[in-house]
Amino acid sequence: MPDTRSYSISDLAAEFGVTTRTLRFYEEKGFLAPERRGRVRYFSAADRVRLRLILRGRRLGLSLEESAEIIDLYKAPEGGKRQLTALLDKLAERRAQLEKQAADLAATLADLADVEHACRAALADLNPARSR
Amino acid sequence: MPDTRSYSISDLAAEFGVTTRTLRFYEEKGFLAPERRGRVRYFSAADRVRLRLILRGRRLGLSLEESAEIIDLYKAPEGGKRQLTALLDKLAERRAQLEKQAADLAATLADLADVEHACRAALADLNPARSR
DNA sequence: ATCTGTATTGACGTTAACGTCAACGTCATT
DNA sequence: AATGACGTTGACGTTAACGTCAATACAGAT
Repeated sequence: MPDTRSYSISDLAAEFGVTTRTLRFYEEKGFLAPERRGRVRYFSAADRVRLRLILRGRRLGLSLEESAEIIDLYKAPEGGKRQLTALLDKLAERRAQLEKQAADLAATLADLADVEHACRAALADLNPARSR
Repeated sequence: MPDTRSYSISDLAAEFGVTTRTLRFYEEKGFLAPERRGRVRYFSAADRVRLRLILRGRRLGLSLEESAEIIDLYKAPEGGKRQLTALLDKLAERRAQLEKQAADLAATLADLADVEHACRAALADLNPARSR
C-alpha cells in the first residue's frame, strides 16, 4: 500500500511552518504540482517529499529554481551516454559548489568557536573563584 | 608595520569578483566604512577582511544583515558578565543554525552521491566492455 | 437558512540586493 | 585643450519570494 492519503494545503503549511500562500506560490511557479479536484488542492506523499527537499534547499540559501534543478537530478538517471555524462557533469558542478559551501561553513563555525573560547576566558577572568 | 596600503574600489571589486556598485551599496548600508578623502573611497586591509567575511556569509545564503551581525560577534569579547553571557547565547544560536545547515548540506551531498553511483552504473550497463 | 471554517483566485504591496543609466568631477596623457 | 581612465552621486529599474488584502465558493453544523 503506497501511502495513498493526501494532505490539505493547511496541513502541509502547518507541518512545515510555511504559509498557504507559500504553497500556492510554489505551485504557481511549477515547483509543486498537487492534484486538483475542482479547484481544491490535494497534496500527495510525493508532493510532501518534494516540499521537504525544496525547503531543505531553501535553508541552504539556494533559490527555488536551484533547488528544483537539484531535485530533478534525483530522478532515476536514464538516457544515452550523452545524457548520462551530461548529468555527471551537472552533479560534479553541484558537488563542487556545495563542498565550497561546506568549507565556508566550517570556517565560520571555527571562527565562532574561537570567539566562544575567548568569551569563556573573559568570563573566568571576571570571576576567578568559580572559574571553569 | 601594520599593512598600511589601501585599495581602490575597483581593486577590491576585481579581486573579489563583485561590481563597484556592490561595494558602494555595502557602504551605503553600513556594512563597509572605507576611509573617505574628499569623495573618493580608500579601502584598508581591515575593510578587505570584512568584505571577505561578508562574501563568505553571502555564499552561505545569509543576508547581509546576518553576516554583519556574525562579523560583529568576532570583535574581542568585552563587557560585564551580563554582556558576555548574552554573547554566548548568540553564539550558541548561530552555531545551532549553522550546524543544522551543515546537516542539510551533508544530506544533499549524500543524495547527490547516490545519483552519481546510479548514473555510473547506468553508464557501465550501456557499455559493459569498457566497464570499470 | 445562517453561520463557521476552510478553500479558492486575482491583484497589488514589500523587501533585499543589487543593476543600470545619467550627469558630473579629476587627473594624466597626448 | 581634448581624450580617456577612473572616480563620484542620485535616481529609477529589476528580480525573487513571498505578504496582504478582497471577493468569492462551498461544505458541514446549528
